[in-house]
Amino acid sequence: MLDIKYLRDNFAAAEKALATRSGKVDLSGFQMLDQQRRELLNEVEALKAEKNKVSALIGQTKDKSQVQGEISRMKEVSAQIKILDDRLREVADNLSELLMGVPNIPHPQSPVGASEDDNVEVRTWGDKPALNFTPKAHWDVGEGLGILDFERASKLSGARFCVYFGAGARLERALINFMLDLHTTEHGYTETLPPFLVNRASMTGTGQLPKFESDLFHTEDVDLFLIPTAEVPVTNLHRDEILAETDLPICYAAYTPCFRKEAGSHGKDTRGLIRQHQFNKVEMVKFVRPEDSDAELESLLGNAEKVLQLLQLPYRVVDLCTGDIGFSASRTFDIEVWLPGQECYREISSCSTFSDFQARRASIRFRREGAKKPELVHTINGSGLAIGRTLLAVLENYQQEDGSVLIPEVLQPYMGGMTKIVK
RNA sequence: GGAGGAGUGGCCGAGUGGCUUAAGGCGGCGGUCUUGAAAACCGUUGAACGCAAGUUCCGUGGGUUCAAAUCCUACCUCCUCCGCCA
Repeated sequence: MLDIKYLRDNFAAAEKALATRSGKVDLSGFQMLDQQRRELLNEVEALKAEKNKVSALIGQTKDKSQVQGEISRMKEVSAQIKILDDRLREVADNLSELLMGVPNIPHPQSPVGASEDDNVEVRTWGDKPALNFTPKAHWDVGEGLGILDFERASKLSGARFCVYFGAGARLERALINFMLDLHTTEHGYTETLPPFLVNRASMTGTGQLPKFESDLFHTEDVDLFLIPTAEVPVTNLHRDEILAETDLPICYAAYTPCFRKEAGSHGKDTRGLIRQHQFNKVEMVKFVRPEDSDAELESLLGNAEKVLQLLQLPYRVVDLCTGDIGFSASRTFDIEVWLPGQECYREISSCSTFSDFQARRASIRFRREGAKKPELVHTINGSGLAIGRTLLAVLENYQQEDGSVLIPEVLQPYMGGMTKIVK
């Protein structure tokens, strides 16, 4: 959520900045609702002050017959307060509904652009593998080895699911453990294992609700949602809390499965592991002081890159343009891994700062040493990394002409010393 | 699932309709005393909106009343017991 005061005082600038995003942002009605709300608030508060004063007086008067007139007058004032309170609530609800639907202001350094074609490549790392045969896509590699089974998964659950067998299942588990170990022992993150189902308040706090309910799986008999990313439960860990400045930065790493409906992407990436309804991910989440947020995003991005470097997978880093960043984010760097089977880079991590946007929605604050008023923290998060996409990248980059797949050195201890997956 | 009990400030905890501006304690902060510290004593110590006056917040939402932390009601959460269960 944007700061209502900021929006009030910088309306034109905000409108201009938001126009660089994709999709129309409708701010019409804000100024009228905001003014109405403040007028009603003034009016109703004056009446309440009057009521409180007179009621205290009535309380002090022993002989109530002396104040019968005041009592009946207060009866009317109370009725009036009720009417105004109802109107105020309606206006305030409309205003907050409007504000909840407004995306974050892009970071001043985010490149301005209309679509992903305008994203800026920041750097590339690693050499694309020189294969002296035509590389296969990971679904062919995986099915050839009998470690991935899309057909049986669709029998169990439908499209966009996968069953892993044998070394494939173990490779997925190895990647999870490898990444968690790296972030917790080398990068200073605290491991968390949160619930995979969360309530409406949590989904609203990080920005998935109210606008993107159709992307979420929802349970029928109780009002809970399957998490689309660990960002949701982990960021909401400190919802409605005031943190100590000395506690910051707080850094969490969490493995969770993620569930996404992928509504609106029918026909896109229908084959393989790229776009699944359920996938595993290790996520990094930080709570930081505002002045540290740019540097903390850089270091989180570096932590994610380190995973690919240790796995020896070539990648590039892309600075997303204003037209391509997500609803709650103000700046996003994507890491895209090279896939020789498809001859393209594909997103494997998305690292974003949300400035104070999520912190304001979820009321996550901190108090500076000696300061009286609490301030909003900045929240930052990024995948470190998406597990399924990492596995797929390993299959495509480490495939051999005979259909086998070498296991990256750093994963071998996690695979019981296995160096190669063969049929 | 059934039966009871409970939710009050950072924490503990008093408070069954109007001097509550939420007592008291613990913790935190500042001070006095001290070579220094401890102890003792004194003071101070929640949040939101507002330029301010002021308003709101005692789990959440409704209701009763001139007046609600306090009464009614629905819901949520936690605890105890019973049942079921990995």
